[in-house]
Amino acid sequence: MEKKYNPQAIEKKWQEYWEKEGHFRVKEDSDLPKFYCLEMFPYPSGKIHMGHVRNYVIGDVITKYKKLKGFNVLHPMGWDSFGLPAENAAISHGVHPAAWTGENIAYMKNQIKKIGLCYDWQREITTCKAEYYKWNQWFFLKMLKLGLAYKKASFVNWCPSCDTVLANEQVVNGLCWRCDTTVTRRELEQWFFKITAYAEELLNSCNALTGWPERVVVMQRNWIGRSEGVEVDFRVAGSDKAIRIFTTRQDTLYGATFISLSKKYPLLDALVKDREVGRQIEKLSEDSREKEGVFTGSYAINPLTGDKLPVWVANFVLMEYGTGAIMAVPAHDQRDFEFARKYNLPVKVVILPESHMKHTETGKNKDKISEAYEDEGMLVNSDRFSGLQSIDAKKGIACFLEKEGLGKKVINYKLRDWGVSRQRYWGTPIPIVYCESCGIVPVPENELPVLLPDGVFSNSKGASPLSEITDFKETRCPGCGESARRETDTMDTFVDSSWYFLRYCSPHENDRPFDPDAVLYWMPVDQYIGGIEHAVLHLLYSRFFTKVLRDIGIIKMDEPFKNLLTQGMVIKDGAKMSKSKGNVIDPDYLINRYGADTVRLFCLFAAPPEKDLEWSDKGVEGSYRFLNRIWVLTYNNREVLMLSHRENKNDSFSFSHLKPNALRLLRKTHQTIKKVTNDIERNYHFNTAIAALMELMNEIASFTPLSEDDKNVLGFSLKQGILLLAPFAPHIAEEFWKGMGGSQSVFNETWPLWDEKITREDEIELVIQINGKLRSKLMIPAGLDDEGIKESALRDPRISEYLQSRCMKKIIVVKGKLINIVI
RNA sequence: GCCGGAGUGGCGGAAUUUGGUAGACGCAAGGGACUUAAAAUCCCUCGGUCUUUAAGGCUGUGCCGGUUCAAGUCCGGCCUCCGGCACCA
Repeated sequence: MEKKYNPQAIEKKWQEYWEKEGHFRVKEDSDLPKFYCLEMFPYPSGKIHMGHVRNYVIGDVITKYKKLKGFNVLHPMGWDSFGLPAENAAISHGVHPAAWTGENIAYMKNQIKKIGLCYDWQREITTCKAEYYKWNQWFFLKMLKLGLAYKKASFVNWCPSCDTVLANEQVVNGLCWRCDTTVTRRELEQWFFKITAYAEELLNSCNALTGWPERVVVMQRNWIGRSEGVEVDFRVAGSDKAIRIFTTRQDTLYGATFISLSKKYPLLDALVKDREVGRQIEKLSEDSREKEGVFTGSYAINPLTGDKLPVWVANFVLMEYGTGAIMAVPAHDQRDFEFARKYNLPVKVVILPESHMKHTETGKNKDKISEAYEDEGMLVNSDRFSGLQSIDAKKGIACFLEKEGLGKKVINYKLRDWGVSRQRYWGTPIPIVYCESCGIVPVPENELPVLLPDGVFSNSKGASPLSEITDFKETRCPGCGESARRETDTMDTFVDSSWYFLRYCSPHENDRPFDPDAVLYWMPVDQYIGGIEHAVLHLLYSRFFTKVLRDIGIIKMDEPFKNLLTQGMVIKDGAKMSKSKGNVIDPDYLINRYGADTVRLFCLFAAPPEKDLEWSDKGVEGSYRFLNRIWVLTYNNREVLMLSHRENKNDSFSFSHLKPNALRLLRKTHQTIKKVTNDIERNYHFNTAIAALMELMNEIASFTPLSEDDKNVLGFSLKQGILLLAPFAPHIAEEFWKGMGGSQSVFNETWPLWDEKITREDEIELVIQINGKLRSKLMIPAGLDDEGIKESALRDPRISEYLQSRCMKKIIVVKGKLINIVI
């Protein structure tokens, strides 16, 4: 062991050692409890950044800890390697996306290894390889067969910068999730996955996600957006047609004063007689927040009142939700109210708030209101339902409508089907052929994979690059053998990441996506770690895929991720680290300067994992100082440590006759084992675990051994400290471990256990309060009974001074902690 | 607007599980030791304020109330910040 801590010298050595020994290579072993630890795999964009480092270090600590605890731990890594940046780099630099991606992977893999992360690299996955994306195609065909993949023309989100369609989940505040370009609408024929078929289950099983952060579950629930209501038919006056509306507020049905339709409402042609009106409707902008509308000229009949209501087109009514038609109740819906005021339409109050009930006579409602009353209340002007509370009226009116055949109860979801077609090159080809006579024909399974053609791809805007590759596009129909044309769109890359965690279980299967037995053994993922940005996107798609694959019959679980940890961002100078802000810290630079252990330690110590981490160069130096202190401490005590290890002086030595300071160190050691273990087990609060380790090291440093017993305790404490440090700073721990004579890796050891007996203090500091205020402290034996505590407290000179000439009302004793004297 | 989460020293953060010494651990700052000097290292101080010889007193966890012997922690009412959704009928 060198005298000076030189991370560069030791880190490389142990990284090679771990890799050579295959330390973190795993296979299924039914004798061992399994643990599947997974970090969201990266897109190989070029270099890793601090966000990656933080993410992977958190997973690495958990992995190493679980291994020391005796688990068979699967910890794989791979590359989410299809996607736009590769294609854009290819266009601007003239390199092939595959080459660009391959170089990045090689570079990033090397960077990752320098952090000292323990992955089973034999399970590495690269999604842009045919051996992987073949199974995307296979799943697509399975879903097609089940009606879960289908093609339809619709208005879709279009990113003009990325030149492709986006799913709803990929539009963030109207901007593209990847490049922040304003998303436009286009009408296109696209492939969809019918995620809405699973809306109910995805929502209900949110309750089973007990290991997920509450806010992520809430975001998923909101995204799915269930609402209960009724659909009601409003007959069009003078016609046999009807307008079907959806409402969740059937209790306000008597207050409907007009009907609003989406400008895309299919029946519109029949309702609009005047051509000029049609032109005005055409001009309505759905993007405008300003409410605008046009009267169609038609009327519809309220089935409950028989009233004739004017039918309008309103720019805020969405065709995509409900039926594309609503009943407008201006008195009880603010949007309808604004619309009614603008176009001078009638307002009819049918709900009164609780507070009004006492002093407002029913029937005498004020139509001159300044805003809609949207809460529930008591019905008025509602015929037989007047006087009911909203909650009862909702039930009553829904039942009445159903009984009379005027409407039915309906559940609606905000969730839309997942559009998976992308008009780009660098993705999985959709395995479909279009034939003049046979129509849409799936590529037969035995012809998979449909290979992404190599080499040629272009930069033409608006069309799929694959459509320009004749060799690819022109093919034979698998059905009739006549010439046909391939689908030239590729799949959304989120398809790739929706099942990669299954592939890791048996990544080399050629004839099936994965081995069901391996999946049965490893799944679900016990700990998944990644950024909050996927709270809906990737996590929702993966849950959907899991349920579909279950229904196909190839897996048996309902949910893929048992526990989820969403780590916070890495912040510098108040903003997320990014190239554009110029506040990035290069992990390579830090590792070269301080070593990986320092970088790891700082990432873990500066904040609990779920919170944002404020970067501090000085803080990194603090972590480096700590490791140096440990180094010096261990070096100075190397002989004691080696002796302790050789003679295997574990916790078996007698401690009953130890001197007070040695006993104190021994106690501190057991307390630290307990604290570190609990901090990891409870909620991965590594920051406080490391703080406890620092305390232990400070205590060891201030301990001077005088006797053999003292040396035994010192050796024991140091050895336990090294074991506790191992998951956080693996290189230095391995160096110490081997340096003191360990025959095998520190990671083949077992995590230390604490002895509860020893953690307990035999003397405690009694806090003495008077009227709840701290007045004195006193050392007393831990086992002292209430009477004894009272006696000692009252004997305390400071206390007796306080108590002079005052009478005590009450004394409260909290055993082992404090006494409060009320005077 | 709706739904989450959070407000604690100069800073990152402890203590909230189970009401019981607020500020662990670290960073920064100030002082000192060592050194020709500097770096490194080590030691001391470190919420505010009053008194100061000592010890201590008062005050302090976003704000206002409440419960309690005792509240950062529980209850009621606000304020601010962050995140998500947002014309979803």
